[in-house]
Amino acid sequence: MNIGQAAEKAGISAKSIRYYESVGLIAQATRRGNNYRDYGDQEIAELRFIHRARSLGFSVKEVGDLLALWRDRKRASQQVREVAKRHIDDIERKIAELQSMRATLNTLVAKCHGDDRPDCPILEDLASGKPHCG
Amino acid sequence: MNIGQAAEKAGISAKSIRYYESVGLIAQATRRGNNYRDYGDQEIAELRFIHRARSLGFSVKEVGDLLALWRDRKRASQQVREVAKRHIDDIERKIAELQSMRATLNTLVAKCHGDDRPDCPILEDLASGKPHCG
DNA sequence: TTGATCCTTCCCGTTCTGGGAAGGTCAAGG
DNA sequence: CCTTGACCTTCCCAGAACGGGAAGGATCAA
Repeated sequence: MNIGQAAEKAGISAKSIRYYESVGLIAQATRRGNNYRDYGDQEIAELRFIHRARSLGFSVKEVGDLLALWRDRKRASQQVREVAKRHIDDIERKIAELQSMRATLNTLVAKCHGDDRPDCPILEDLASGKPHCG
Repeated sequence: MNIGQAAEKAGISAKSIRYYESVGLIAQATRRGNNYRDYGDQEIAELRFIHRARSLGFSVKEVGDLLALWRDRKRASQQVREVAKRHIDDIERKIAELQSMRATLNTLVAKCHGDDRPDCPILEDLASGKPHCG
């Protein structure tokens, strides 16, 4: 199967597949006589795995770890769980940061009358140079 | 005032100040005889503004827009408010996406017993190739 | 044959810095 | 006066994860 078909089946772009190959996330694809990459069911399954893991926010590096665990029939599920839990922690930190920004911004937007006059509490706040989080 | 002092006062690195200058976010700093950049109160105020805006998640481009409005004594506060509201929308989209990821991951982690046995619902889910959001 | 649609490699651009090299400056101390 | 250390300058590389697009080869349908 050509890379284009594989990409469509896996839900990622051909560019990304080549990228994943180049950084060693997946093995070098076998080539056919015309030098085209060739993908079979196993490769498609890996690409789908990657697609799903990426869509859950795992970095390419983390996906590599998960793939290694997936390939290892003797892994301990604890290891997988740890990777996932660390990722959840990352996500929660990001959420908290974004929520904090949102709260501040909502407050500022609420204070700004938003008409054609120039005075603006939002700009005043920014100009005050308050540190946001430290 | 040297760039190092300015950086400390504004809460950003000297590297970043040079970068902001290079991309036109701030004007080229005046130079002293030794070719060192020189910063005064006005420049410090701008740098602080930038620091604060960046810490609220505005992109460098958006900070440029906000700086332009700040410098324009005849701006309409409505414009500032629009920039801020668009940014809040961005943030909310990101929060929603992260929350969705977190929910899925929490479900999976809860299903995984996390011991030394190899069977793992997390890997099974990833391998199933479910699309996450479309 | 021709055109359209694949595929290949290659390099550049994105965003926002951080790291570090090579070299100029300056202030203090021996 | 000389050295040492802490500044400053420019410049280039790195990262994360691709997308765009060029130049050229392969395949396929009419």
